[in-house]
Amino acid sequence: MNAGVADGRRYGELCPIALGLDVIGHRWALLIIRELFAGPKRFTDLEQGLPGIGSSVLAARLRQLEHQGLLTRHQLPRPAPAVVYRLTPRGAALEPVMVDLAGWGAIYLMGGDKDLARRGRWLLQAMSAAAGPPPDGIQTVNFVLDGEESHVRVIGGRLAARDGLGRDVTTEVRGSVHDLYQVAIAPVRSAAASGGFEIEGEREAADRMLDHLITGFQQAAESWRSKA
Amino acid sequence: MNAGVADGRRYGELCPIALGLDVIGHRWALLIIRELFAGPKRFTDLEQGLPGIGSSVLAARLRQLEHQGLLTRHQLPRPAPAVVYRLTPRGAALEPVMVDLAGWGAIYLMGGDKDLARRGRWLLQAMSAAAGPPPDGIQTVNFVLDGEESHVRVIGGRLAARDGLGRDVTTEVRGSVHDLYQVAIAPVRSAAASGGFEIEGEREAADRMLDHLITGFQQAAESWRSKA
DNA sequence: CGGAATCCTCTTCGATACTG
DNA sequence: CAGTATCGAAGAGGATTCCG
Repeated sequence: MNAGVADGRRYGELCPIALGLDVIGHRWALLIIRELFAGPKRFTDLEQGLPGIGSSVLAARLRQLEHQGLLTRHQLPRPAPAVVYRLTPRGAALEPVMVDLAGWGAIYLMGGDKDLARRGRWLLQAMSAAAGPPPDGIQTVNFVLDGEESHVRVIGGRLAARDGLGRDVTTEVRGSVHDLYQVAIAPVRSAAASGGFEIEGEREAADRMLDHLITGFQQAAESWRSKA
Repeated sequence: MNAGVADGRRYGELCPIALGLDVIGHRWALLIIRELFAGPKRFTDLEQGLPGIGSSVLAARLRQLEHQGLLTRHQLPRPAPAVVYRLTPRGAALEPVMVDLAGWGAIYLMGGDKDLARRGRWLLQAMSAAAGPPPDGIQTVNFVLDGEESHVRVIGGRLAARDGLGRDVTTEVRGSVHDLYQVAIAPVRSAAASGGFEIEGEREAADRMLDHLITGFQQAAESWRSKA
């Protein structure tokens, strides 16, 4: 919280980049933030979304990030004896950094090894970040990918992917994580409806959403290819 | 260079943020990039600009970043038996990430401990990043801060700070690093000419540049304060 | 002198086991 | 469920040495 106070190793430079990295430059820190961008989470949810993290490292990072004011611990009130972690505005202010980093790192999605962990929501986050402002009237769509639930909605004029199903959402896309990666990464633009996606509810709303996500991602990919 | 191939520890996730961090998430990596944004540098220049880095870590990072296509080694041709490191387009494509991170981390400049290392160019980079597009007709200005030479010029419609004096630049600002930090960080907007800066050449050009840098930085600081 | 490799110590990480 | 305890392995910091 206090300026310049960071746990762990610091760079010791009066430079905004170095000072920022003192806070979010430690291993796993930014990925914890990524998880919390999808909504508040419990300790075990985070472990689940960060394959390979050790519980002690996760606990240490959460303590540190809380201490620095990027997230808060909430004791859930009644029936559930649970603690949830939630981003503060200061943590949420990392959004542009995350979006740019996702854009920069997206070219590594192509050719990614076969044995990398995959989550549907990671890809939905990436596609939402890559896609520009959505057309007016686009509606929230639920996704169930390999049984994992998420939804994509408009927040602040841009698309954002969140965990869990949105309430009062009447459109749902079901399919496999693998297929979504295929559709997104494939150099050839596949028709939105082409994949093995099963759509429930308003097919037109689902198509609009899928089309915007895929088109935006593909166009971004195109521009990376030409620049790199 | 190849997708997903990173030296050292990897996250093993098919997510653009995790894959990006596999490349630039290691300690010192982003600060090496920051140094190279100011122009090509030799090994010892980098050591000088990264106080506390070990020579073996620096050598390892340079090897890794070269291998991944973010920078290149150049054998300088004739008289100097020197090697310079230079960003590739892929490395330079990190600019938006750096700018956003500098913006996010800038609030930690206020209240920074007294014993942090300071460099005039770090602050000039930060101010250039914070300041919006400069007015038409702004001219490149040289800075000599505590004997350290840099210059600020327009690149791609925005200000950018580089190491060394610009050639054919007729305006020079001289002063101390400490004073520039004071002027930038002070909550009260000090008049550009107020500090102990000595201006040589076209005073008006220097004032325009200082005014734009300081005003831009202060306005950015204001918006951080209100948001956080 | 620039550009490292080597050696040593210390910290951090990853994995597993354990506990309120 | 939400962490803490522990321990071997990997990475980082610092100094010294080496080589062209």
